[in-house]
Amino acid sequence: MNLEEVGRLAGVSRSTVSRVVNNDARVSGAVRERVQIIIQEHNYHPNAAARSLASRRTRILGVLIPQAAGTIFSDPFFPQLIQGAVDSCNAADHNLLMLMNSSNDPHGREQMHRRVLGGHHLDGIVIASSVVEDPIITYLHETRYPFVLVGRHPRYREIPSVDVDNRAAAQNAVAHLLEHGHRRIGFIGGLPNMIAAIDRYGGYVTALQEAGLLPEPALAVHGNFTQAGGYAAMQTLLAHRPDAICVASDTMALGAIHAARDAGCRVPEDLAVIGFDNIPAAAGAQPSLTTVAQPISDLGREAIRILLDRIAQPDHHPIHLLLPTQLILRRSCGCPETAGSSPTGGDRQPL
Amino acid sequence: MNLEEVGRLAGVSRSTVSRVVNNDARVSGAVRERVQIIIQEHNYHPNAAARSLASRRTRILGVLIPQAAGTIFSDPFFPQLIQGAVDSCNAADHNLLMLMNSSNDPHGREQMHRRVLGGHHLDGIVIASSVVEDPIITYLHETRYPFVLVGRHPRYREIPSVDVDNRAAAQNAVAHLLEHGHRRIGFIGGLPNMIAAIDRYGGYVTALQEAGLLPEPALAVHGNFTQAGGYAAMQTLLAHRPDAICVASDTMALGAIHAARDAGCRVPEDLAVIGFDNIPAAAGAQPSLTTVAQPISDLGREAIRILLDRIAQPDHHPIHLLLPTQLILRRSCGCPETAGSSPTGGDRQPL
DNA sequence: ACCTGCTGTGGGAGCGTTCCCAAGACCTGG
DNA sequence: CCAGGTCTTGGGAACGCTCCCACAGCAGGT
Repeated sequence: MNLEEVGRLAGVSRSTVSRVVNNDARVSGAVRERVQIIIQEHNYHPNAAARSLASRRTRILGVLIPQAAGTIFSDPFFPQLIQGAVDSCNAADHNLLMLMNSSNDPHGREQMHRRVLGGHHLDGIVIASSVVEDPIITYLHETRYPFVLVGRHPRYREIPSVDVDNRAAAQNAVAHLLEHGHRRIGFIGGLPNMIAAIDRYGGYVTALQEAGLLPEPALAVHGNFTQAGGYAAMQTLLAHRPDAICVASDTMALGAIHAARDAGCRVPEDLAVIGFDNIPAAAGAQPSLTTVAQPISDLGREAIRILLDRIAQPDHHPIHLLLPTQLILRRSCGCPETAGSSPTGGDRQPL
Repeated sequence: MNLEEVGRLAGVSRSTVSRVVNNDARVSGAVRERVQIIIQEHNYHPNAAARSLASRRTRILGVLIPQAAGTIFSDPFFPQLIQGAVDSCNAADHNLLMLMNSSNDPHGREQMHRRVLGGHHLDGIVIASSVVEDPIITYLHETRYPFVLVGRHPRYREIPSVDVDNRAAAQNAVAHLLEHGHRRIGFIGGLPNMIAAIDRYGGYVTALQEAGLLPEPALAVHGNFTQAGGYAAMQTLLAHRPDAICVASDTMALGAIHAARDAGCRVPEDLAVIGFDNIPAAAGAQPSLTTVAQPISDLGREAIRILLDRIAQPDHHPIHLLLPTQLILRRSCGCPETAGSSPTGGDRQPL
């Protein structure tokens, strides 16, 4: 079943059927209806390959998960991002292709990318969670391939991006600790080459300054985004007697709470804690962890929207979108436990 | 740059270039080499759409994540499955397309499927984590569309599938509890319409029988795969004084441990516990949770392999693959803590 | 009466492959 | 020396669509 055949059955030409399928205005009402009935009756669907070949658009977008997909398995960042991206794709009648390198073969990567990009498989791609030095970014940028970054990039201001407003988020979190009356507020950050970690540190400093406080260098330490790293960082910090801390990830925050407790320091009575990410374990922790939740699926949704816009209007100014976060108040910052913050139990559909 | 142009530069015809690209044997060594050099030099890649149109194969496979992708966000099942599927796809020079319905529009589903399937976007699909009554399965089966199920299906023995050997896994877990000397072993299962839960229950019964024990109905209760459900189930069970329990999910197991502890029952001294799934929180729990780990990425890998086989040989007998599981011994069953089972800290790459 | 513009429709050309048949070159054995 | 094969190469004909131009029909202004 193809355009020609539908046309034959409806007594019109291939061109007219094509116009009906593509919602072209220049078809009379009567003809349109007749054609649509035939399409319905025979369950006709246009052939994707033929369409792509003729129109030079595939209506397929790629999402590139860089190297170590293994490292993002421990929290739901990746699935939520995909869900958001799929939402936008469905709405725009596009499809989403996964671009990941094989777990056992980190080398085939470049090659795979060139094959997919060179063969015009895709109309554009979203790069999730990239590292700064990734050569693919330079390559794509130079070949003027349509793409969007999730997470802002310090260089390349001309590449469109979506990011969470980490700066505002941290500032907001620290402001909340200040409202609780704390004054010696510590910070456990990430490695200094992570943009998100830098931004969060920036927000921390700003919040202190706006409260007329001077950031004390000894109160800000680096973690490595692991629970053990949070534990170690907290041990360092304890010597300087903070009354509250803002931690750049929940995982580290849980480690920090452990360290505090092991040192005989009660949370939140002696030490208020706010984390980042709202991982599933945060709600169930003892005490439940106040944290900054990120609109991850919105990140995916907006990334696709911006990409589609980019494809349609390649010469527009690059968009840089910063999405707001949400501070989820639980026990660890000293707020009372609320109903909505209780453990949900983590529903899961098994095999 | 297309076949014709490469041919012109190499002084051969379009057909010959096509043969070189597709590794057709009937090309002389000299010509092959000459063509390959031109291809390299000009970075030629065959156009995917034209290929699909002419060959009626897209080299794209779909992975269908049914309705509530939201429910599988809380554990890494989905990303790992995808990773495995991508591995196989990369190895076979295929691509992976995500098929999910929008989070806010559970209705557009059927429509989306028909569009994608009808338009010959894909060569076949893998259905992950399906429910028994899913109409899509019937539809695909009737239209003889190539597809593979992840998770076995009680009806439709003629649909190829990959599954974890839940029965053997549960049997093995219960046998381990028996080895610890326990005799009153309880079971917390899932809803009775979940195939995985049924299989696990079956394994539990078999293990008891093989040890010459009679399964006691009061010692087996249903949970709903939430932490709260595990808590409630354990409360029921405690009245019958089990000395060990096998729980069909880690999430429920954590709830059960809570309930036991709240009732003054020590784990593992008074009650040994084994869970299922090896979720990240299992290693970090107090006590660390003995659990059955599933080879999730292998599930994805094998599903694609079987699908490709199915596409190539549609009339072969349907394959039903059962993958083995691994019992991970930690504290909660009474085993000593081992080095490898300690919390890893959940590394995560932030934005 | 004419030209002009606008609307709806048809059909040619082309997108870049693959598949198939034809044909030339070359070999082999009688 | 030639019939019959194999090996290599070339080119026509799809595949099913979109894009563009052509053209019929009709209304309105001159």
